Amino acid sequence: MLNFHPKLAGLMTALSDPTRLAIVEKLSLTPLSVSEIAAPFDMSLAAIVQHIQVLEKAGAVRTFKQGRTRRCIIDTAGMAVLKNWLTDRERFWQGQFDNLEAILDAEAPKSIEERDT
Amino acid sequence: MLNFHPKLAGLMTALSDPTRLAIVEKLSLTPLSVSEIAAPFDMSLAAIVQHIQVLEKAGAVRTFKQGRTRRCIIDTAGMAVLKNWLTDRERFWQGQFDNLEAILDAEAPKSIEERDT
DNA sequence: AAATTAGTTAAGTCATCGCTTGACTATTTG
DNA sequence: CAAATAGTCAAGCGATGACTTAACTAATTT
Repeated sequence: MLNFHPKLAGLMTALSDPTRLAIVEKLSLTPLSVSEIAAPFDMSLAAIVQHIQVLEKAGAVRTFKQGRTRRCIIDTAGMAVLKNWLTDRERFWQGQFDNLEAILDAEAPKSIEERDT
Repeated sequence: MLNFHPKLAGLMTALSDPTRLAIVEKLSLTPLSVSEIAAPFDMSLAAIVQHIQVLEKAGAVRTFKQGRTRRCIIDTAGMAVLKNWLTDRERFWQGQFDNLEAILDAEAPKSIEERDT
């Protein structure tokens, strides 16, 4: 029965924070040191270090020390876990949507928020 | 400068919980009612309802009431936000990896855990 | 060698999250 | 109509998360 990679939830958690997502965005353009990453954020360097540690443990980022600075880059292999999960599931979703489109239109679906009366 | 969709962080948060990820897995196979989703979990129905609400607000799941039961299906449009973000960024990552592969091999990168001495 | 730079760790604080229980609202079914 | 079914909401509780500051290490510069 359809099962997800043990690292997937951790990856999602790592990417669920806006600051960490912004870090991944920056690293998408180019590798950066810890302080280069920290510069634009209104936050202590220590906080950024912690975010990078979360990203690294999750498999979103790889780092390596060069002298006293630490270079950070995207962990493409780690990110592939997310990509693979998505592409694998997408196949199922498409099939379902074809079957259910008619029903959804007929029933005029409402979100839980704008409650059904 | 490379920016992410406003719903992305929320989507990641929704998918960061193992229970919610498991719910998405189940719904990947077939649409289900709230109690059908809840059945295999060792958790109150109320807890599952809360999880489904999180997934729906995030755009991971759509629901609609049929009588006294609520049908849940994957929100393929919402999930596309995640997919698109990933595929857009992947392009950048690949290029970087090509440039950095040599440096990484030479420097023998270490994780923050197994600390550099 | 002393001062600066880059990063790391630890401890503590405050907010949010995941869950529970209990009361309550619809919708079916007997 | 009464009882069961399916789901919802609210309050509360313990655990986790996102910071902070302060003290510290290691590499570079001067």
